[in-house]
Amino acid sequence: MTSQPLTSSKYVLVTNGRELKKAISPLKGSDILGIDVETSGLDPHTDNIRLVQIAAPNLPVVIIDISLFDPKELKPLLLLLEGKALKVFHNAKFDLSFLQVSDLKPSGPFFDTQIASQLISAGLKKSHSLKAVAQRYLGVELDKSEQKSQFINHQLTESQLTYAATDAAILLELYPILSHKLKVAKLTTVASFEAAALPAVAQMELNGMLLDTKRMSAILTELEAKKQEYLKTLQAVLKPTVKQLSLFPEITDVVNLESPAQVLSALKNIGIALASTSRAALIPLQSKHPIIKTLLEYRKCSKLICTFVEGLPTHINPVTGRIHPSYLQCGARSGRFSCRNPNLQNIPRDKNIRSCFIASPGYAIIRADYSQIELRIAAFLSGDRRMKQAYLNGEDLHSLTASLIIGKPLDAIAKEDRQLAKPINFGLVYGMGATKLKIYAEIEFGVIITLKQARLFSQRFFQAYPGLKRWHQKIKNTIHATYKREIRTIAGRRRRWQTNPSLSELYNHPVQGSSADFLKIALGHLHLALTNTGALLIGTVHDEILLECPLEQVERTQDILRQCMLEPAQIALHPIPVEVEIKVGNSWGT
DNA sequence: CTCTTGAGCGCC
DNA sequence: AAACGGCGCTCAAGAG
Repeated sequence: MTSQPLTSSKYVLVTNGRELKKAISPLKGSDILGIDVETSGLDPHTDNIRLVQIAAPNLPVVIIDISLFDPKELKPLLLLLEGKALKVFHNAKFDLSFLQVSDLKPSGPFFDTQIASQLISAGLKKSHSLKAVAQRYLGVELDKSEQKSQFINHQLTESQLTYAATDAAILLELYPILSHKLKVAKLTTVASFEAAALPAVAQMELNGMLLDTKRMSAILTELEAKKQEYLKTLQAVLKPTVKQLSLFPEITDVVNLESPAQVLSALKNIGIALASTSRAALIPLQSKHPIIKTLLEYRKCSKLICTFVEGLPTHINPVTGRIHPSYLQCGARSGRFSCRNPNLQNIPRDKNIRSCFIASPGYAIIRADYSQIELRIAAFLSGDRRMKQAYLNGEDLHSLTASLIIGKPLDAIAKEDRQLAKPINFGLVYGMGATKLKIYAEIEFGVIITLKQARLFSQRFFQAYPGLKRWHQKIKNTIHATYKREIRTIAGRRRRWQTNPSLSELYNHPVQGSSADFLKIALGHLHLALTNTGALLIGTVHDEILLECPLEQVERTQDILRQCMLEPAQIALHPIPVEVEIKVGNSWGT
């Protein structure tokens, strides 16, 4: 397809209340609107909206320069945004956040052309910028040269206004094509719960999380001391290989512990030859060589300090005093959220760190997570009768697996037996091999087994759950159908591959992706259900939702949260029961 | 000088 | 024969 420049969109520029009324009036009859905003930057708390552009079929785009308005005068715009029309955005989260900060909160239904595009080509490496999407689906070449131009403090140019108008107008052209593509790809259901989750995601970012900086600095002092101690011990033993002449021998004569290459050669110098200095390689040696243990401790300390204790406070917003990360709704190929700037989905479980995420005075943190949701999904998808029955009987699956692979009766299963079963359950469902199982069990669960045992347990695991084995086999049988490089979640979310997928990717997506689906449906429902509770959605971590809730509303809000999470999963997994565990405290750590 | 890549590691 | 998946951040080291 050859690209063609889009004919410049017609527009009306609105600069006062009288013009606004006149311009908005014909838009009220439309059941679909394309909406875009131009801002002075990317942060809704520190930057401002300059323009709101609204496109409706067969009408010139209305461009409202809201910097010129008294907030009260914007009432007609607010009413339009609160109307029943379908609102089409590209990256709606961005526009919704800015609009809300300007007291212009749009109501659904929404359609997001970016998410639509992401759903259609989930798994493939493609850009989903408006420019790329317009090129891909309309063959239109958008001129984005004005995207980074200043939209503040001066008379806007004709070129800027045309750019602004075109971005809104193009949404109305994309909508029918993308919604048709979604329909053909059987992704309409997924797209609609993604859209319903949009305002929740925008709200979650706007709300952000509160950090106890005093406590953070206390932790920092402690950790720094520990790190220095480890550093001294390590530098006394580890010496660099290359001796170079330097004016600063005290600097060049020490090993940089942050450099894997230097650490590797320094270890070699003291007779510890390794292929890598990864934790997997080091852990088996730590009892024999105390210095390895120190190195591991040092690394833990260093990571904690750099990424979290020092890193997190740098993200505190100057206006709100809170941390507002970006949640990318379709950031992961599985359909999971990803999160960045900062990533709040990999905060250490360490209580000291999590307790630094606190509730504001008068509020509590409510955290709810699905219990063993992925194993329940695996039980459902595989139809394995024993797994299913175990969940129906309210049995503990880790204990059951332990009992089945070591041949002890269920009531004789000890804590250590159950611990052994965890890596087996989590790993083998996704097709982990015996070699990796052995390493994984030790590193993640502190369980030491031989390779022989790993093989044996793997064998017994699939004997114990023959349905799971059949499910794997079924997926295996389809892998040779190279024309069908895709797989779906229970709700129908599709993941595609441009080359042949690995088996484990195929095993993984339906499980991980279905869990993401449940969470997103829950978020959409929750957003509506929390109205009038005063509770704020402040975070989500794959199978977990975090709220900050007025103390007097905690009881009620807990029930709402639990119900919103339970419902979608229960419906999809029926008859396998679903459990949601809820904890309330004054921080994330309780 | 900036950009990219890989190792390593935090989470689910 | 062997194979768990999904992320983002920090640092070092190499590339341009």
